[in-house]
Amino acid sequence: MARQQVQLKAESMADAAYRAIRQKILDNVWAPGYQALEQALALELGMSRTPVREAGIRLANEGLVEVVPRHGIRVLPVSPSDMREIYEILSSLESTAAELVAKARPSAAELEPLEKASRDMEKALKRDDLDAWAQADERFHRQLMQMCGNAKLAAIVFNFWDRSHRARMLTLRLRPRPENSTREHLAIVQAIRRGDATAAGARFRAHRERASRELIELLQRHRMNQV
Amino acid sequence: MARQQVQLKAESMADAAYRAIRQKILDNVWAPGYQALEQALALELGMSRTPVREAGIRLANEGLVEVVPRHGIRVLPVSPSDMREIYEILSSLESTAAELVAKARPSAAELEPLEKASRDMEKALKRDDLDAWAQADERFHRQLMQMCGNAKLAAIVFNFWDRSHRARMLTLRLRPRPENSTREHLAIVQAIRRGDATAAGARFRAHRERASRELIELLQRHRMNQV
DNA sequence: AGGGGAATCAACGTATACATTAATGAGGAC
DNA sequence: GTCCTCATTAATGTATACGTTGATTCCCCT
Repeated sequence: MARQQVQLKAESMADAAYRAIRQKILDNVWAPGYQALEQALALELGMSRTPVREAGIRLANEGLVEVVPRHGIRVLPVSPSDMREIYEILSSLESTAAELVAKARPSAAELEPLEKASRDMEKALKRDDLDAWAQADERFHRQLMQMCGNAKLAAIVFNFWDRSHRARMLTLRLRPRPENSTREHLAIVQAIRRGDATAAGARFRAHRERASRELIELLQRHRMNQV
Repeated sequence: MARQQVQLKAESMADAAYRAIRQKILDNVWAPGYQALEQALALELGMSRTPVREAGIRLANEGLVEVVPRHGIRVLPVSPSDMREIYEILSSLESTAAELVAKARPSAAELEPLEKASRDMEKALKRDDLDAWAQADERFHRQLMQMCGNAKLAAIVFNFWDRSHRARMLTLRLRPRPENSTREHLAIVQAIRRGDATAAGARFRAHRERASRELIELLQRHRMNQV
């Protein structure tokens, strides 16, 4: 068997710019609405305008920024209405993914990562460690997407997670303890284990719809109209 | 009230390149697997490499091409497995859109375009005019997406239509007369008119799943492994 | 003749140059 | 003081230049 070549070619400056800018947005270092000129970014990143422009085009396609002709690259804010749209998409696609996973009848070994993530959520909740909880939650969802056998679907879901990342992080400590979420995950895993695709899909959909309602309500209650 | 300014600024060369290349791909002028060097494209389009590169980045993000470092921009082929993934996504999102439309309880006037498109499909089918049928079919689906109140969801769907456009056109004349499709559309409209979101979603899903099965089977039967 | 390696070439990634044009501000008329 | 016009400036969109590097070719050795 041929050994896998790991050819990790040095990433291009354009990729570096893309990653750097994306990270600043996700980490909320650049607040929504923040604008930066191409030249300024180039200077800051130690490169010319060309790769910065290319990164901007990619980020604009992914819906994280907007390129405003004379005002540079602008971090797009996310409104409650955007959140509604995003969660409609996530409900739809993630519940489909859950159905696909259930239909594939995964083995106990294949299900283990999902169960471990669920257990970690419970443990984190007992310790009142919300960051660990959020991490385990993300691991659960990511794992499920990777198991669904549809890479294009997973890519869309990851993109919309990115777009809604800031809002989730901001509301993490404003919402009640996520006991429901944790319970719902267990129910989803059970449905998948039974191979009950309909139930798995329905439960996932309910899970995301509840999360969406709570999140949007929180944003509005706290007057966070542009996150 | 201030008059709406319609500032139709001349499109940039990058936009022109984007549109030109996209059109060639959708029209199958450039077959799947076709490659073109940036320089050659620039020459052909009468511009420099810069806007061509930017168009390439956008098209790559949209999944229509791949940028292979020393071999230029390559038109991505679509395999039967890709088609399965694409139709899983379309089934999921379009059925969600149908549910959203049904929940919004559109008026008779708002439903009219959908019904007209359905009638046009029937008429075209009677005339055995498959091109007109496909056009009306697309109009139906596009109309529904525009009515769903979720622009981001619609954008994803449009993108995946693009990706699967060639395969649909190629199989248009290989499949049996699309009587089922036409009937299914009418059933969807009826469910929407009743405000029965569950039925509208279920029927749409069935509609897409049948179309997907037929299409993939056709591709495989005709050995079209790379469309 | 076949294979290995060096020389050549060409496409790309990035930097830089330049023309265009929107934004800013000064200055004058009322 | 306010509004309008025009000059100035600066950021962009595009073109061009250039160094790097993967691919190809040719040649020599066996």
